[in-house]
Amino acid sequence: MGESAPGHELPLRLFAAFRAAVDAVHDDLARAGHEHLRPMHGFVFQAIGTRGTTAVELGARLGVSKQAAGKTIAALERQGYVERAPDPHDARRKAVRLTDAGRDVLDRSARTFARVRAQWADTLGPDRLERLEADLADLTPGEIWRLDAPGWFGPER
Amino acid sequence: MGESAPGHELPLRLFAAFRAAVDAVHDDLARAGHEHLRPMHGFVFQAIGTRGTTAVELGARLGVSKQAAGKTIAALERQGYVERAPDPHDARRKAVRLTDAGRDVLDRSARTFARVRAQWADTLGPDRLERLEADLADLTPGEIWRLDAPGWFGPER
DNA sequence: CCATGATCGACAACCAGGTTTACTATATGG
DNA sequence: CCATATAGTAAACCTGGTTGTCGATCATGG
Repeated sequence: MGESAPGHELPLRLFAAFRAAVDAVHDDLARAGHEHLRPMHGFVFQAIGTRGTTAVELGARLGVSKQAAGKTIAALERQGYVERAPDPHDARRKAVRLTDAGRDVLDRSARTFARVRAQWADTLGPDRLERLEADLADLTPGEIWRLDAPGWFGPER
Repeated sequence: MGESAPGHELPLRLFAAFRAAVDAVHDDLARAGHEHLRPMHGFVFQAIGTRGTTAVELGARLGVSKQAAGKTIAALERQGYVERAPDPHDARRKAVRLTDAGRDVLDRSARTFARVRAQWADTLGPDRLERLEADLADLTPGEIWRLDAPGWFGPER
Protein backbone atom coordinates (compact mmCIF):
# COMPACT_ATOMS: atom_id res chain seq x y z
CA MET A 1 0.00 0.00 0.00
CA GLY A 2 2.83 2.41 0.65
CA GLU A 3 2.92 4.80 -2.26
CA SER A 4 6.40 6.26 -2.24
CA ALA A 5 5.83 8.87 -4.92
CA PRO A 6 4.27 12.19 -3.93
CA GLY A 7 0.68 12.66 -4.95
CA HIS A 8 1.34 15.12 -7.70
CA GLU A 9 3.46 12.69 -9.69
CA LEU A 10 0.56 11.28 -11.71
CA PRO A 11 -0.88 14.68 -12.69
CA LEU A 12 2.60 15.84 -13.57
CA ARG A 13 3.11 12.79 -15.78
CA LEU A 14 -0.19 13.43 -17.52
CA PHE A 15 0.83 16.99 -18.12
CA ALA A 16 4.31 15.99 -19.27
CA ALA A 17 2.86 13.64 -21.87
CA PHE A 18 0.41 16.25 -23.10
CA ARG A 19 3.22 18.71 -23.28
CA ALA A 20 5.50 16.37 -25.17
CA ALA A 21 2.87 15.97 -27.87
CA VAL A 22 2.23 19.70 -28.08
CA ASP A 23 5.94 20.44 -28.18
CA ALA A 24 6.35 18.02 -31.06
CA VAL A 25 3.60 19.84 -32.93
CA HIS A 26 5.13 23.24 -32.34
CA ASP A 27 8.59 22.05 -33.26
CA ASP A 28 7.21 20.93 -36.60
CA LEU A 29 5.19 24.11 -37.01
CA ALA A 30 8.25 26.22 -36.29
CA ARG A 31 10.23 24.31 -38.89
CA ALA A 32 7.43 24.97 -41.39
CA GLY A 33 7.70 28.72 -40.85
CA HIS A 34 5.03 29.11 -38.18
CA GLU A 35 7.61 30.36 -35.72
CA HIS A 36 5.65 32.54 -33.37
CA LEU A 37 2.77 30.21 -32.53
CA ARG A 38 2.47 29.32 -28.84
CA PRO A 39 0.96 26.22 -27.25
CA MET A 40 -2.18 28.17 -26.48
CA HIS A 41 -2.72 28.85 -30.18
CA GLY A 42 -3.31 25.16 -30.75
CA PHE A 43 -6.57 25.45 -28.87
CA VAL A 44 -7.51 28.53 -30.84
CA PHE A 45 -6.95 26.88 -34.21
CA GLN A 46 -8.87 23.80 -33.13
CA ALA A 47 -11.70 26.01 -31.89
CA ILE A 48 -11.89 27.87 -35.20
CA GLY A 49 -11.72 24.67 -37.21
CA THR A 50 -12.19 24.21 -40.93
CA ARG A 51 -15.79 25.36 -40.75
CA GLY A 52 -15.01 28.79 -39.38
CA THR A 53 -16.61 30.62 -36.50
CA THR A 54 -17.49 34.02 -35.11
CA ALA A 55 -16.11 36.02 -32.22
CA VAL A 56 -18.91 35.13 -29.84
CA GLU A 57 -18.79 31.45 -30.70
CA LEU A 58 -15.01 31.37 -30.42
CA GLY A 59 -15.15 33.02 -27.04
CA ALA A 60 -17.61 30.42 -25.82
CA ARG A 61 -15.45 27.57 -27.08
CA LEU A 62 -12.27 28.94 -25.57
CA GLY A 63 -13.91 29.91 -22.31
CA VAL A 64 -13.06 33.59 -22.63
CA SER A 65 -15.08 36.74 -23.24
CA LYS A 66 -16.10 37.69 -26.75
CA GLN A 67 -13.82 40.71 -26.45
CA ALA A 68 -10.82 38.52 -25.75
CA ALA A 69 -11.82 36.29 -28.66
CA GLY A 70 -12.06 39.40 -30.85
CA LYS A 71 -8.54 40.42 -29.88
CA THR A 72 -7.24 36.95 -30.65
CA ILE A 73 -8.96 36.99 -34.04
CA ALA A 74 -7.51 40.41 -34.82
CA ALA A 75 -4.03 39.18 -33.94
CA LEU A 76 -4.39 36.05 -36.08
CA GLU A 77 -5.71 38.19 -38.90
CA ARG A 78 -2.63 40.42 -38.71
CA GLN A 79 -0.49 37.30 -38.92
CA GLY A 80 -2.40 36.02 -41.91
CA TYR A 81 -3.95 32.93 -40.32
CA VAL A 82 -7.60 33.96 -40.54
CA GLU A 83 -9.72 36.29 -42.61
CA ARG A 84 -12.98 37.98 -41.81
CA ALA A 85 -15.88 38.41 -44.19
CA PRO A 86 -19.32 39.89 -43.61
CA ASP A 87 -22.03 37.31 -43.10
CA PRO A 88 -24.53 37.67 -45.96
CA HIS A 89 -27.42 36.50 -43.77
CA ASP A 90 -26.68 38.67 -40.74
CA ALA A 91 -24.99 42.04 -41.09
CA ARG A 92 -23.93 41.99 -37.45
CA ARG A 93 -21.84 38.89 -37.83
CA LYS A 94 -18.42 38.57 -39.32
CA ALA A 95 -17.51 35.09 -40.42
CA VAL A 96 -14.00 34.12 -39.39
CA ARG A 97 -12.35 31.53 -41.56
CA LEU A 98 -8.88 30.04 -41.74
CA THR A 99 -6.69 31.14 -44.62
CA ASP A 100 -4.46 28.65 -46.42
CA ALA A 101 -1.82 29.37 -43.80
CA GLY A 102 -4.32 28.64 -41.05
CA ARG A 103 -5.38 25.39 -42.67
CA ASP A 104 -1.72 24.48 -43.00
CA VAL A 105 -1.34 24.85 -39.25
CA LEU A 106 -4.34 22.62 -38.64
CA ASP A 107 -3.19 19.99 -41.13
CA ARG A 108 0.37 19.90 -39.84
CA SER A 109 -0.86 19.69 -36.26
CA ALA A 110 -3.05 16.71 -37.09
CA ARG A 111 -0.21 14.96 -38.90
CA THR A 112 2.23 15.54 -36.05
CA PHE A 113 -0.24 14.37 -33.41
CA ALA A 114 -0.74 11.23 -35.47
CA ARG A 115 3.02 10.79 -35.74
CA VAL A 116 3.43 11.17 -31.99
CA ARG A 117 0.70 8.62 -31.43
CA ALA A 118 2.48 6.25 -33.76
CA GLN A 119 5.72 6.74 -31.85
CA TRP A 120 3.93 6.05 -28.61
CA ALA A 121 2.36 2.93 -30.10
CA ASP A 122 5.86 1.90 -31.03
CA THR A 123 7.11 2.46 -27.49
CA LEU A 124 4.27 0.81 -25.61
CA GLY A 125 2.88 -1.48 -28.21
CA PRO A 126 -0.58 -0.91 -29.72
CA ASP A 127 -2.42 -2.82 -27.01
CA ARG A 128 -1.04 -0.84 -24.11
CA LEU A 129 -1.59 2.44 -25.93
CA GLU A 130 -5.22 1.61 -26.66
CA ARG A 131 -5.66 0.53 -23.06
CA LEU A 132 -4.15 3.83 -21.92
CA GLU A 133 -6.56 5.74 -24.13
CA ALA A 134 -9.50 3.73 -22.83
CA ASP A 135 -8.45 4.25 -19.23
CA LEU A 136 -8.08 7.97 -19.74
CA ALA A 137 -11.52 8.03 -21.30
CA ASP A 138 -12.90 6.27 -18.22
CA LEU A 139 -11.26 8.80 -15.92
CA THR A 140 -12.56 11.87 -17.75
CA PRO A 141 -15.78 10.82 -19.42
CA GLY A 142 -17.18 13.35 -21.83
CA GLU A 143 -14.57 15.99 -21.19
CA ILE A 144 -12.82 15.38 -24.47
CA TRP A 145 -13.88 18.33 -26.55
CA ARG A 146 -13.36 21.10 -24.07
CA LEU A 147 -11.06 23.66 -25.63
CA ASP A 148 -11.32 26.29 -22.91
CA ALA A 149 -7.72 25.94 -21.79
CA PRO A 150 -6.89 29.63 -22.35
CA GLY A 151 -9.47 30.80 -19.87
CA TRP A 152 -8.65 27.92 -17.55
CA PHE A 153 -4.98 28.69 -17.24
CA GLY A 154 -4.91 32.46 -17.30
CA PRO A 155 -5.14 34.85 -14.34
CA GLU A 156 -8.78 35.81 -14.97
CA ARG A 157 -11.31 36.34 -12.24
CA MET B 1 -5.71 -0.01 -38.19
CA GLY B 2 -8.36 2.57 -38.92
CA GLU B 3 -8.25 5.07 -36.09
CA SER B 4 -11.50 6.96 -36.31
CA ALA B 5 -10.66 9.56 -33.68
CA PRO B 6 -8.74 12.66 -34.71
CA GLY B 7 -5.12 12.76 -33.69
CA HIS B 8 -5.52 15.32 -30.99
CA GLU B 9 -7.88 13.16 -28.99
CA LEU B 10 -5.16 11.49 -26.93
CA PRO B 11 -3.37 14.74 -26.00
CA LEU B 12 -6.71 16.25 -25.13
CA ARG B 13 -7.54 13.30 -22.89
CA LEU B 14 -4.19 13.62 -21.15
CA PHE B 15 -4.84 17.28 -20.59
CA ALA B 16 -8.39 16.66 -19.43
CA ALA B 17 -7.20 14.19 -16.81
CA PHE B 18 -4.49 16.57 -15.62
CA ARG B 19 -7.02 19.30 -15.46
CA ALA B 20 -9.54 17.21 -13.55
CA ALA B 21 -6.94 16.59 -10.85
CA VAL B 22 -5.93 20.24 -10.68
CA ASP B 23 -9.55 21.34 -10.58
CA ALA B 24 -10.20 19.01 -7.68
CA VAL B 25 -7.29 20.56 -5.82
CA HIS B 26 -8.46 24.09 -6.46
CA ASP B 27 -12.02 23.27 -5.52
CA ASP B 28 -10.77 22.04 -2.17
CA LEU B 29 -8.44 25.01 -1.79
CA ALA B 30 -11.28 27.39 -2.53
CA ARG B 31 -13.44 25.72 0.09
CA ALA B 32 -10.59 26.12 2.57
CA GLY B 33 -10.45 29.88 2.00
CA HIS B 34 -7.78 29.97 -0.68
CA GLU B 35 -10.21 31.46 -3.14
CA HIS B 36 -8.05 33.39 -5.51
CA LEU B 37 -5.41 30.78 -6.33
CA ARG B 38 -5.19 29.83 -9.99
CA PRO B 39 -4.01 26.58 -11.57
CA MET B 40 -0.69 28.21 -12.34
CA HIS B 41 -0.08 28.83 -8.64
CA GLY B 42 0.15 25.11 -8.04
CA PHE B 43 3.41 25.04 -9.93
CA VAL B 44 4.65 28.04 -8.00
CA PHE B 45 3.94 26.50 -4.61
CA GLN B 46 5.53 23.22 -5.65
CA ALA B 47 8.57 25.13 -6.91
CA ILE B 48 8.95 27.01 -3.64
CA GLY B 49 8.47 23.87 -1.59
CA THR B 50 8.90 23.39 2.13
CA ARG B 51 12.60 24.20 1.93
CA GLY B 52 12.14 27.68 0.53
CA THR B 53 13.93 29.31 -2.38
CA THR B 54 15.15 32.60 -3.82
CA ALA B 55 13.94 34.69 -6.72
CA VAL B 56 16.66 33.51 -9.09
CA GLU B 57 16.17 29.87 -8.19
CA LEU B 58 12.40 30.13 -8.45
CA GLY B 59 12.68 31.72 -11.87
CA ALA B 60 14.87 28.88 -13.05
CA ARG B 61 12.45 26.25 -11.74
CA LEU B 62 9.41 27.91 -13.27
CA GLY B 63 11.13 28.68 -16.55
CA VAL B 64 10.65 32.42 -16.26
CA SER B 65 12.94 35.38 -15.70
CA LYS B 66 14.08 36.27 -12.21
CA GLN B 67 12.11 39.49 -12.52
CA ALA B 68 8.91 37.60 -13.19
CA ALA B 69 9.69 35.31 -10.26
CA GLY B 70 10.25 38.39 -8.11
CA LYS B 71 6.85 39.76 -9.08
CA THR B 72 5.21 36.44 -8.28
CA ILE B 73 6.93 36.35 -4.89
CA ALA B 74 5.82 39.91 -4.14
CA ALA B 75 2.24 39.01 -5.01
CA LEU B 76 2.28 35.87 -2.84
CA GLU B 77 3.83 37.91 -0.03
CA ARG B 78 0.98 40.43 -0.25
CA GLN B 79 -1.46 37.55 -0.02
CA GLY B 80 0.31 36.11 3.00
CA TYR B 81 1.54 32.87 1.44
CA VAL B 82 5.28 33.54 1.64
CA GLU B 83 7.61 35.69 3.70
CA ARG B 84 11.04 37.03 2.86
CA ALA B 85 13.95 37.21 5.25
CA PRO B 86 17.51 38.36 4.64
CA ASP B 87 19.95 35.51 4.15
CA PRO B 88 22.48 35.66 7.00
CA HIS B 89 25.22 34.19 4.82
CA ASP B 90 24.70 36.38 1.75
CA ALA B 91 23.36 39.89 2.06
CA ARG B 92 22.30 39.92 -1.59
CA ARG B 93 19.91 37.04 -1.18
CA LYS B 94 16.49 37.09 0.37
CA ALA B 95 15.25 33.73 1.51
CA VAL B 96 11.66 33.08 0.47
CA ARG B 97 9.76 30.66 2.68
CA LEU B 98 6.17 29.53 2.88
CA THR B 99 4.10 30.87 5.74
CA ASP B 100 1.64 28.65 7.58
CA ALA B 101 -0.93 29.59 4.95
CA GLY B 102 1.49 28.59 2.20
CA ARG B 103 2.21 25.26 3.87
CA ASP B 104 -1.51 24.73 4.22
CA VAL B 105 -1.87 25.10 0.46
CA LEU B 106 0.89 22.59 -0.13
CA ASP B 107 -0.53 20.11 2.39
CA ARG B 108 -4.06 20.35 1.08
CA SER B 109 -2.88 19.98 -2.49
CA ALA B 110 -1.00 16.82 -1.62
CA ARG B 111 -4.00 15.39 0.19
CA THR B 112 -6.36 16.18 -2.66
CA PHE B 113 -4.03 14.73 -5.28
CA ALA B 114 -3.86 11.58 -3.19
CA ARG B 115 -7.63 11.53 -2.92
CA VAL B 116 -8.01 11.90 -6.68
CA ARG B 117 -5.58 9.09 -7.21
CA ALA B 118 -7.59 6.93 -4.85
CA GLN B 119 -10.76 7.75 -6.76
CA TRP B 120 -9.07 6.82 -10.00
CA ALA B 121 -7.83 3.59 -8.47
CA ASP B 122 -11.42 2.94 -7.53
CA THR B 123 -12.61 3.58 -11.07
CA LEU B 124 -9.96 1.62 -12.94
CA GLY B 125 -8.80 -0.78 -10.30
CA PRO B 126 -5.33 -0.54 -8.81
CA ASP B 127 -3.70 -2.67 -11.48
CA ARG B 128 -4.86 -0.60 -14.41
CA LEU B 129 -3.95 2.63 -12.63
CA GLU B 130 -0.44 1.43 -11.90
CA ARG B 131 -0.13 0.28 -15.47
CA LEU B 132 -1.27 3.69 -16.65
CA GLU B 133 1.34 5.37 -14.49
CA ALA B 134 4.04 3.05 -15.73
CA ASP B 135 3.05 3.64 -19.35
CA LEU B 136 3.07 7.39 -18.89
CA ALA B 137 6.51 7.11 -17.31
CA ASP B 138 7.68 5.19 -20.37
CA LEU B 139 6.33 7.85 -22.71
CA THR B 140 7.94 10.78 -20.91
CA PRO B 141 11.04 9.44 -19.21
CA GLY B 142 12.70 11.84 -16.83
CA GLU B 143 10.36 14.72 -17.50
CA ILE B 144 8.57 14.33 -14.19
CA TRP B 145 9.95 17.19 -12.16
CA ARG B 146 9.70 19.98 -14.66
CA LEU B 147 7.67 22.76 -13.15
CA ASP B 148 8.20 25.32 -15.90
CA ALA B 149 4.59 25.32 -17.02
CA PRO B 150 4.12 29.07 -16.50
CA GLY B 151 6.84 29.94 -18.99
CA TRP B 152 5.72 27.14 -21.28
CA PHE B 153 2.13 28.26 -21.53
CA GLY B 154 2.46 32.02 -21.57
CA PRO B 155 2.88 34.32 -24.57
CA GLU B 156 6.59 34.97 -24.13
CA ARG B 157 8.92 34.91 -27.06
C1' DC C 1 44.29 44.10 -0.16
C1' DC C 2 41.89 45.38 -3.56
C1' DA C 3 40.04 45.72 -8.44
C1' DT C 4 37.37 43.22 -11.39
C1' DG C 5 33.69 40.46 -12.59
C1' DA C 6 29.65 37.69 -11.41
C1' DT C 7 25.35 37.38 -8.99
C1' DC C 8 21.01 38.88 -6.45
C1' DG C 9 17.24 41.62 -6.13
C1' DA C 10 14.85 45.63 -7.70
C1' DC C 11 12.84 49.20 -10.93
C1' DA C 12 11.04 50.93 -15.37
C1' DA C 13 8.95 50.44 -19.72
C1' DC C 14 6.76 47.48 -22.50
C1' DC C 15 3.71 43.56 -24.38
C1' DA C 16 0.08 39.84 -24.63
C1' DG C 17 -4.00 38.34 -23.31
C1' DG C 18 -7.29 38.37 -20.13
C1' DT C 19 -11.32 41.35 -17.59
C1' DT C 20 -15.50 44.74 -17.17
C1' DT C 21 -18.16 48.46 -18.83
C1' DA C 22 -20.19 50.89 -22.45
C1' DC C 23 -21.55 51.64 -26.97
C1' DT C 24 -23.37 51.05 -32.03
C1' DA C 25 -25.57 48.42 -35.42
C1' DT C 26 -28.51 44.90 -36.64
C1' DA C 27 -32.13 41.12 -35.90
C1' DT C 28 -36.16 39.39 -34.08
C1' DG C 29 -40.61 38.68 -31.85
C1' DG C 30 -44.79 40.50 -29.56
C1' DC D 1 -43.49 49.40 -34.73
C1' DC D 2 -41.14 49.02 -30.96
C1' DA D 3 -38.69 46.47 -27.20
C1' DT D 4 -35.33 43.42 -26.46
C1' DA D 5 -31.55 40.51 -27.56
C1' DT D 6 -27.29 39.76 -30.02
C1' DA D 7 -22.59 40.70 -32.75
C1' DG D 8 -18.81 43.22 -32.76
C1' DT D 9 -15.83 47.07 -31.12
C1' DA D 10 -13.52 50.25 -27.96
C1' DA D 11 -11.56 51.99 -23.60
C1' DA D 12 -9.59 51.38 -19.20
C1' DC D 13 -7.66 48.22 -16.36
C1' DC D 14 -5.15 43.84 -14.32
C1' DT D 15 -1.76 39.94 -14.29
C1' DG D 16 2.09 38.01 -15.50
C1' DG D 17 5.32 37.71 -18.74
C1' DT D 18 9.65 40.26 -21.32
C1' DT D 19 14.16 43.18 -21.73
C1' DG D 20 17.34 46.59 -20.06
C1' DT D 21 19.46 48.83 -16.34
C1' DC D 22 21.14 49.49 -11.87
C1' DG D 23 23.11 49.34 -6.93
C1' DA D 24 24.64 46.27 -3.62
C1' DT D 25 27.15 42.37 -2.40
C1' DC D 26 30.01 38.40 -2.97
C1' DA D 27 34.17 35.92 -4.99
C1' DT D 28 38.43 35.76 -7.10
C1' DG D 29 43.00 36.71 -9.20
C1' DG D 30 46.92 39.83 -9.17
